[in-house]
Amino acid sequence: MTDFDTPLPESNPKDAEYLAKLQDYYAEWKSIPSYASLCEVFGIASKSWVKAILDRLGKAGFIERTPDGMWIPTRQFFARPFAESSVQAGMPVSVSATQGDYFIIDEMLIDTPSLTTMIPVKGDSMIEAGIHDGDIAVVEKRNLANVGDIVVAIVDNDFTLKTLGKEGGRFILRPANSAYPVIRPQGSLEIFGVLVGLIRKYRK
Amino acid sequence: MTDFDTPLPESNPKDAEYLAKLQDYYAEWKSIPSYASLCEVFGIASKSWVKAILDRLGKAGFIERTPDGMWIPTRQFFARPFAESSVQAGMPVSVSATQGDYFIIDEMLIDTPSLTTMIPVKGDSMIEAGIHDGDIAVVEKRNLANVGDIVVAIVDNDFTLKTLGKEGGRFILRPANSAYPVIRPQGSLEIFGVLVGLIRKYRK
DNA sequence: TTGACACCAGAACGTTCGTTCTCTACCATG
DNA sequence: CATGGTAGAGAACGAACGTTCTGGTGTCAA
Repeated sequence: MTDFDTPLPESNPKDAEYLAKLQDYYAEWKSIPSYASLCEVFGIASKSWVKAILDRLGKAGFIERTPDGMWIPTRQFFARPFAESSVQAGMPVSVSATQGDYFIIDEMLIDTPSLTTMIPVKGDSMIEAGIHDGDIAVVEKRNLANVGDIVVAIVDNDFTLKTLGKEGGRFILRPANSAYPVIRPQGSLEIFGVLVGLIRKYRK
Repeated sequence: MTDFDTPLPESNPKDAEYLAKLQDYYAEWKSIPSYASLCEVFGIASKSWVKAILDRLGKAGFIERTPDGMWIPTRQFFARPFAESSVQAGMPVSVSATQGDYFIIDEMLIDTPSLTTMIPVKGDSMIEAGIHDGDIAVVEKRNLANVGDIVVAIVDNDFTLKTLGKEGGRFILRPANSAYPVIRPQGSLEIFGVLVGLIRKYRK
């Protein structure tokens, strides 16, 4: 049983070539076209063979299908020969440019684009959490959070970034800087969103 | 760079909502489905109206077509709203469009894709610079750096992230953690690249 | 010499797709 | 009360699509 025996190595030698052509096409158009167009891309004339190729690439884990039956690339599709952190004495500055990097950061930080906002960080009240003035907070908008989350709350009509805590049954906002006081809101606490990522850009 | 200022305001007010739904769908499936499926995504029942919406989004520059007629996203599709610290008392979770700035994370951090590498940070030797274990360093590969830059150097066949300093005419690597020693390389110092950005992802 | 198999072409077929057209309900505005 | 624009529903249709089947090479080993 268990016939997932050959995940990475493609079963057919020419499949590597077809995969390369598909990757090139995808880099240009960011989509996998119809079987008919793939005939041109692959340089073959029969749709049935295109289907066989895609089925194999799917089985090998490079592409998968949406519920609609459309082919989409997997993470493995974008993997490239990657020099790990060994020696690398010769400084291979050029190497492969190619595709794939484009969405990676985005995809890593953002689950739900429509709920995600960037907010620049002002001040140093969270500096002990490694959040500096000028950093950019990636915030997912929602009004519920767990104790211990870093949240964006609305205090005095302004955004403030603090750790959500609880004290005697009431929510409090804890800075990560001993020079700042704990905020104990009277009344309800209005939470704008939860910190899901952080971005910092160093001047060039 | 990136001066696409005008085409943001969509012609129809509800288009912002449809765009958000499309962005969320794309974040999950990395493709734009058929009109029939978009009916479900958008919550409407007529394909003709879906087409009208996509035509408007295409005219506004968020999506475009391949030679095969497939819809694919443009760069603008991935732009994120950048919330300035205004008021926003009423928690308008859905609106998201129109006001504020937009930017694209990848473009902000990466100038030269072919020279840019991501390296996960290990250890806490730079913690006083707000660089934590598990953060991801965005590194631009080059072998020249200025004093004061945070650089990735190759020491003992391993990457290390430190601030570049100078001491008596020789380069040194300064950690940002008083518990770690300054590194004074004998011979030449091999610099892999310069830190240009930092990314942190908080667990959900 | 004969299978067996990988590789591919080509056609058939039922389904789905995108497009276009007509129609409706609902505001507004005047 | 007419008008016009918006926001959609729904049907119709030909073209395109994915799938399956059959058939035809070439190669290699038995």
